Amino acid sequence: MTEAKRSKGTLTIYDVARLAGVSIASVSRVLNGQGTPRPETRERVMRAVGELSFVPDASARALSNGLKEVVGVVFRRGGEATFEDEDESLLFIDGINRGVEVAAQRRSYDVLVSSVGVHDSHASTRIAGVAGKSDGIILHDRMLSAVGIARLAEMIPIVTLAGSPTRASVNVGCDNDSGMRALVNHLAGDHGYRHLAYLSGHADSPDNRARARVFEAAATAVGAQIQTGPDWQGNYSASGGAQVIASLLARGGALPRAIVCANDQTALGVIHALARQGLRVPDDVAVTGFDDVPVARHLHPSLTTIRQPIEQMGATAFEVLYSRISGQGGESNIVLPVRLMLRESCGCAPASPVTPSLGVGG
Amino acid sequence: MTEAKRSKGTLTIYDVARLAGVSIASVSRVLNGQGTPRPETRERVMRAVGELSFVPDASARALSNGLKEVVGVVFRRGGEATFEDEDESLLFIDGINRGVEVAAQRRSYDVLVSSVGVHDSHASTRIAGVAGKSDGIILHDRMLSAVGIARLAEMIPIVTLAGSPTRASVNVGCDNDSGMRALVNHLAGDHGYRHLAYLSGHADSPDNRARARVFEAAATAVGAQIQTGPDWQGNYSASGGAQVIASLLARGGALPRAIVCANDQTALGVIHALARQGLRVPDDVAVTGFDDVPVARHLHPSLTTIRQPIEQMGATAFEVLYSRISGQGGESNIVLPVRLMLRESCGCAPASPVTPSLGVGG
DNA sequence: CTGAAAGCGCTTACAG
DNA sequence: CTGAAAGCGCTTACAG
Repeated sequence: MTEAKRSKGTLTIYDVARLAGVSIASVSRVLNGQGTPRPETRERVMRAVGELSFVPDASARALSNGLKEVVGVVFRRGGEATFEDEDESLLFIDGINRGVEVAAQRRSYDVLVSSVGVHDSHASTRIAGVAGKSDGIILHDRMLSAVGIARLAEMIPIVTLAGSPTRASVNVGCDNDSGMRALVNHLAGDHGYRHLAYLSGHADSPDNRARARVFEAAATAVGAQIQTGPDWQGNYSASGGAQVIASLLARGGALPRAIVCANDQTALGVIHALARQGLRVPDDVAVTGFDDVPVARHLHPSLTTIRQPIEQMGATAFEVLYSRISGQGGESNIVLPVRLMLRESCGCAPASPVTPSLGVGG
Repeated sequence: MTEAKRSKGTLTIYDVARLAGVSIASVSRVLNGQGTPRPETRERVMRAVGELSFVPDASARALSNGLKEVVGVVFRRGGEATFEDEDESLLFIDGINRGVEVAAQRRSYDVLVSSVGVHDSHASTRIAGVAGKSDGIILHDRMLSAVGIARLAEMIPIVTLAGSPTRASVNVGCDNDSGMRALVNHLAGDHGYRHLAYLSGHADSPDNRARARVFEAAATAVGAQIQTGPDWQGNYSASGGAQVIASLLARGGALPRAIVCANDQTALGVIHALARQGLRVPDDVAVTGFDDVPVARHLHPSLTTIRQPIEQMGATAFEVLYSRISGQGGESNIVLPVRLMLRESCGCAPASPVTPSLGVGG
């Protein structure tokens, strides 16, 4: 802190070099652990860096060596209103993003997050903005069309989450097929439910399409009756799920014995809508989710659902992106395993109040 | 996509200029809306940009104009294990970060997030890394000592959250005093509880200190008996809260009539620990939280707590930082208002099942 | 309105 | 081991 050159302007490597009595090349080398600087040189540089509290400018580094050590993550926010009551709707996304971030740290990368409003038409503008600041980007579901992705992928490595791989981009998803099949078999086989409905998510979501397809196939295979189609079209949100139920009940439609929801959020809305009409879950209708977000176990009844390895998906997305950035190849479609979590909402017995496996927060 | 120069190397502004038949200065101007380019010039540039899918490099821009349009956010992760079952413990932080991000978007800034493991000794190294990539940084609670902050603040604008302002940094917090006072008055006054305990958070957290201080003062003022001290020392986590209760019960200590927890997480742990011993909340013991994280209303009993304007705190932190980055001054300690949320865990009557204000997710 | 040129703060061959 | 110098891809006075 002695004779710091900390005038108006920024402190640069020149200031450090001057204070240490060496060249900027030497400062750069000791800071980056390149070469084998003489102990005394290293010592003097480090002292100067300490005295000045010098922090090298990452933009200059990036420009010089072509690596920003930043990955961007872009996703959609629930609503257009800025601070509306979104509650848990972003739990899934937050979980993924945390996985990305933790994995990024290990490679000393940082994560630039950017959300886009659900009806924001400037999505591609924002994505481009993030792309300019990153070495590669991770796109959550429904951010860009396939051709949009293909175009962007020519400029920068891209990994999509719960999407579809393209020639140029990699996708990381979960095993929707096995999960849905296990769920339907449990509902129809173990509980003997003969009448099932699938309350869908966004029609254009690859995850939703896969779940819907397997639901139909598996239910049909075991001879269960199914309800699907426009009347059962939700949008991954709690209110979307609630609305489907409200409309159904309003027009006197018959409820199935079990409602398989496209995700946990939807199931949450369904349970509330049913409760409002005095219907009991699972006694009158069984309800299941998909994702296993943290609140799922706290609901009453606790939610039977398919657990996706949420943080691991984020971590995997980063690792795959990292290897693309590093010029390595690799798989173009990665499918992570899921697990059926049996709780109360499907009709299984409630867990005992002391459930060691859930730990204190459970 | 005609004669793109997209060889190995990066596509640069030179490629665009060549394709458009203008100088790089012109390209830069139309891209940034500077000056008044001739319509034809603008047109040709835009066409070239489109054909090439050109995305300008943000590092080069930043180096040139001294602005990265990035703010960093640094916080602590719950545990040292990478993917342990952290559940809702990060809800509060995620909420803040979302507020930061949404506010940043309005100024076309992006947010670089970086978490530090709870026992990670390299916190300052990570912070420095983020600092080099940002125009300013937002530090969550307990990231750096006061002197550490003061030092770093000489290099880069800093805003702390739930901390204390320093000469060089700004702090954004909530009105702990009013919130805690209202809570204690409700417990002692409205419910008539004469025996209260404060289960504290991290001893070195400014928020915790303020809450503890006001708890004592307010409870004493209304003539209630209080329990505090080492036996009631938690750490903001559910397991910390559960442990305090378990120890107390194990050594046969007497429970107070109401337990005021330092935050919602702690309350969650307390409620579980009590349930494990067959004690009922609020009949045997009332329990309250602080924060009002989204799950608070889903607990059974639903949690009486103090609502902090979580996203707004994040948004405010960004705005304050932004004005510092822009060279403007401003307050150095900003205190946001809180609100007492009366639910079941304090002994208030359960809300009717249909609660319009909570909406579908509620 | 437009172009040539300098400069932003680093890294990294290239000599010595 | 160390230093002088070029170069990374932009932006922005400065002339014209």
